[in-house]
Amino acid sequence: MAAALEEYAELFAMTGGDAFRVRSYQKAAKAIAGFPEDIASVPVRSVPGVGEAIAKKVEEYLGRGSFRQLDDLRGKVPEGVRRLTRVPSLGPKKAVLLFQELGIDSPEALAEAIKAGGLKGVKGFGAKTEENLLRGIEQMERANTRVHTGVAMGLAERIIASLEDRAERIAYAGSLRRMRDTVGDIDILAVAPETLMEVFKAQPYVAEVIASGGKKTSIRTPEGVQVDLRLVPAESWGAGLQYFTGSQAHNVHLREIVVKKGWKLSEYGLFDGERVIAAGSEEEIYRALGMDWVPPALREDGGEIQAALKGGLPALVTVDDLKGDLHTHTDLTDGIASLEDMVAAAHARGHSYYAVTDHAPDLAMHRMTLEKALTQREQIRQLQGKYPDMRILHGSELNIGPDGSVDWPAEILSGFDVCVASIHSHFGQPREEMTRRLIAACENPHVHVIGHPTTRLIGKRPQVDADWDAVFRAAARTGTAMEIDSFPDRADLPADLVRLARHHGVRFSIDSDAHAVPHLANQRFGVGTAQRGWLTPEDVINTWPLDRLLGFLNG
DNA sequence: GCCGTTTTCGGCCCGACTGTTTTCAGTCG
Repeated sequence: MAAALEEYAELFAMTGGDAFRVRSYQKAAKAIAGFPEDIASVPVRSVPGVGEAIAKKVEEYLGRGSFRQLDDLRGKVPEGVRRLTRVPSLGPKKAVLLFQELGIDSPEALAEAIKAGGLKGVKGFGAKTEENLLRGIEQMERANTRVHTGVAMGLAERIIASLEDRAERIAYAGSLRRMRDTVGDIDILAVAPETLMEVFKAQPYVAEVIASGGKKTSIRTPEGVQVDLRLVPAESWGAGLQYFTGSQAHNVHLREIVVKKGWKLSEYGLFDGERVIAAGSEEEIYRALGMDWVPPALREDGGEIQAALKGGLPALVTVDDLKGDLHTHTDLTDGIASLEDMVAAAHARGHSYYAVTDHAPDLAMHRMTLEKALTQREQIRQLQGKYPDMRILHGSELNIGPDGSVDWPAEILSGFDVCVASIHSHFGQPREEMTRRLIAACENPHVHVIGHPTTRLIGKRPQVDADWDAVFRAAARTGTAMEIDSFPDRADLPADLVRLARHHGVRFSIDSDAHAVPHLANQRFGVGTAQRGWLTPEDVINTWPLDRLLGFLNG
């Protein structure tokens, strides 16, 4: 439904529709996408941003998979013309102009027309524009440039390191600060003289300068990632950080509140006419608006503004709240570090418990046997003496077979302290089978945690198809935790499903799924996903003290 | 098309950069 409204908004804009109505459709699409319940099962008018007219469209859509007005506009605007607006620097106005004047109906046709010199004489299209459009089309044809947080974070930290000597302050903002699981570009904010722009453009990670002025420079790295560097005056640091952290939807909503007060909010500050109300820190700005400071991970206009106005924001789980890790590997199966090294590294992180969960026999290439598992258990018992302040739990990562069964029989499973059960094959099962499979795993009394529940690999493998409402109901009923696998290319559960699961009363485990010592640090990414799903420490079993965790595992 | 501790009608976020224009529209975030 959200995709259909999004498409309608775009087509409506292209056919000259009123810009404010376009925004209404976009807002409704976003609100529906982020709504924690199935919109088919609640009065759709209860979704904020959905009024009478959109509710009607929703109703028709739920009945037959489309609505009349959408069908009409699809008939008017060829699919390829819609794709034209995906070309960077080409928006709805120019796309429609090209279609009407020259019959250009796809990015491919546009490239041909430019090469044949065919844009001459169309108003607003000069030589420079033609060049930019051609480059944009080539860019579009290359692999998608969204990268997952692991890649983006590494790049951002490298960029900051290359500039921080010459900047009074510098930090990353944007979707990376909001801990999105993928980012389309990296936003760096700095307080520095304008000469920093020249330093920036001369860096080895700059493949192309897209735009450059005194306050903003955009570049592209050799990997195709866009990086924006913005300068703000020192006194506007907080306003700049707030502004460039976004999201756009959050900022738009915030400014509607600002405008009603007769004030103005920009990257330079919160103003009453010429008078500065707040600018130095984000906290001052939110406080001046009568709100609690909103953690970046919540800034998606998904109800956080209303909550912040009422002082009702959740106290989000943080990295410091984590007391352990319940899903890790050693070189007994597919890890690369020894049991001793992994445990020592976990202890150095300050954990008060740590589970070793090597694979079970079903994943034949890892050659696990009962004998090996029992030997490992004995090794752990001996190692425990070295770490009196950290409980080492002996666990297993079981494989969930196509029928929902797991690899070891009950009498062996009961010997483990913790069992994580995950899907590793048969990803393409039909929805009903996949749903039954996951529910069967939840109902297994020896299974404590469902590992990387959707099995997605960002950019490589899609989520499995399941009725998640049904799965989460089963998980809540059986007291089975859903994992948030912290590997940055997994981020699994994804944040939207985390929020849905929480709505059903599910508990979570934020695990590293480490296969090597450095992977233990990935939990920070999992915490980001948890925060985006509005989780508090109460929701996350590995923030609980050892006694309470053991009660959960034995319960 | 939506919404209301200023409004049920009249508003709806703000600024930087580019390219093309002679003062600004389009695009982007």
